[in-house]
Amino acid sequence: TFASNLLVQKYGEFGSLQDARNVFTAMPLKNLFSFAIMLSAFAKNGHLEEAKRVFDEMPQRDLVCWSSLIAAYARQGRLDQAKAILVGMPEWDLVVSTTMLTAYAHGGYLRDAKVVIQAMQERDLVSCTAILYAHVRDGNLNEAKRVFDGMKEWDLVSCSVMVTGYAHRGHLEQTKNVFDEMKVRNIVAWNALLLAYVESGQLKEAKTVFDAMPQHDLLTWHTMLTAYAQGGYIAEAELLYESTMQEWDVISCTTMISAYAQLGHLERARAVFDSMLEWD
RNA sequence: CGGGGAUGGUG
Repeated sequence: TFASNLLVQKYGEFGSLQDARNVFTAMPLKNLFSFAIMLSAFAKNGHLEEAKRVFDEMPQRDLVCWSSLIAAYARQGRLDQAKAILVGMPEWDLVVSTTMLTAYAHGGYLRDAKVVIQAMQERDLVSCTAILYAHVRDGNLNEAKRVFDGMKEWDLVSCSVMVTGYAHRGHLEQTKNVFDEMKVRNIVAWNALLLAYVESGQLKEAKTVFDAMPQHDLLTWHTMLTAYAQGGYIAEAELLYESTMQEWDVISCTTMISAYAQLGHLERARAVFDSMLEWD
């Protein structure tokens, strides 16, 4: 049972749900974990009906199973259904609250988010980060910073939430302050710093950050591209496109197309579009 | 051995 559970989990992580299900149904003895892992596999891959069916078939359910199901609905923005499940639960814990909080904050239901925050008894790093995130979504950076400063510990995710919150609003000084205080920095933090410069119109400084970054990803290019397009720097945009286009996705190409279109280069916009048709 | 937190275009 132990080994089969692991196998189901691995298939689930890989997205091979059919294989996961086959192993699961063939298991002669299933324990709580077996059901929970199968449930989680469907839930994480967005198969809500299947997840619900496993849930309904379970002989016993603990908090983790309820939470897993709620997270599945919440992630897809099915907040009503997530909430319906929530109120049917025998008891709540910090993880369920955090799941709902994030879902509300992400969907812009800030009033509901605040109700959850006030109902939370205990807090840990993850739930504090979710609270922080809720304030950022609310556009209330002062409150976000208050929460951030009041935290007992910080990690990459909490710092990233704070730094991207500032960057999105073009608060360059605050972005730099948080960024500078980070002990380790990942691509999310670097992208935020880059964005802050772009948002405050400092293209030259932005390029310096771009060159100083340890890595670039789709978002990095997207941010630079947007900056170039806004400033009318078509040659620079084109250079960026040509050097990195092999790794671009639909969003980057769409941005490139509208950049060309905006600046009146319709044939080149068309060329980018045509290159996309050869993808599959 | 299972559940919760972060960055881009259009909608």
